[in-house]
Amino acid sequence: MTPQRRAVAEALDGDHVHLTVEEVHRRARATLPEVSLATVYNTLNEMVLMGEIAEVRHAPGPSRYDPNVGPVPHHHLLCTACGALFDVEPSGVGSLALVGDQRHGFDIAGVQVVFSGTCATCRVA
Amino acid sequence: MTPQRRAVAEALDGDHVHLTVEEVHRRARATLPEVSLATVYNTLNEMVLMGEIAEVRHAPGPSRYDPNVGPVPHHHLLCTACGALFDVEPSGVGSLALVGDQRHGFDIAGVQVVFSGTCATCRVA
DNA sequence: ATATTTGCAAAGTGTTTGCACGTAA
DNA sequence: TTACGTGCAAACACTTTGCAAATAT
Repeated sequence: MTPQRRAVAEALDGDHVHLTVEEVHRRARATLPEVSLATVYNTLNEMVLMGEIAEVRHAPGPSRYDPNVGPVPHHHLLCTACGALFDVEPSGVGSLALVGDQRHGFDIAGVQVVFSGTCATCRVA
Repeated sequence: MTPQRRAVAEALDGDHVHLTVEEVHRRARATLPEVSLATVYNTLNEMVLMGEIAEVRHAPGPSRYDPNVGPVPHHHLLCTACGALFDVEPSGVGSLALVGDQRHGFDIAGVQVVFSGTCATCRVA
């Protein structure tokens, strides 16, 4: 555990956070000014592999990183106008089991639901 | 309507197809050898804006294009090992309405479910 | 004739990597 | 000391764009 990794981990603190690499970099530099962008990329990739965070790629543009990876997976609500991303509690979504030939022979590990639409701010504008 | 656009549209023919730009380009060239990659990108972007096809970005790597955009939206099943993408009929998935504060003030236009796991081929390997 | 589309190449964005240096164990 | 992490810059992958020539209407 190096100071750089600690700074990256701290930058991802909080719930309902979906930061881009650049945003993580900026926050990490607030703690440790000389963290490089490459180290942020490397560290985020390792954290994804370790299952500590999730990489989110619903829209064009850079990946976002979501530290909310508890045993109860949540879903997302994406504004297609401004790219804003909100969390949706799984309780709001019905059962999602996949049965029979719909499984296509897969060993299913997870499911992600993405609602899309226009957020209140963009609807007014 | 130009020959180039016709070649791109033909390349996207078929159900359960999720082609990358390169794949569309290759297929389009089988019909019209001098279609440029830039024209394929331009045409695909226009078709997405017109709602004729959907852009699919579930995994790292290039976008995929899905011509199956009828009134009944379908969902996807992604192999995280090899990237293979299958269609899932919406009948296999329960109700997905989002109510109350879960809506975060959105005007919801659509919902996409992505199941992920390991396909039969990758599980054996 | 006019506006649009094409193709090329260059530029733009997002991400990874090679390598010399530095640091943790 | 020995392997691993860091930072830089260069390379890479994917996509968009400026512009002149060609084409559709």
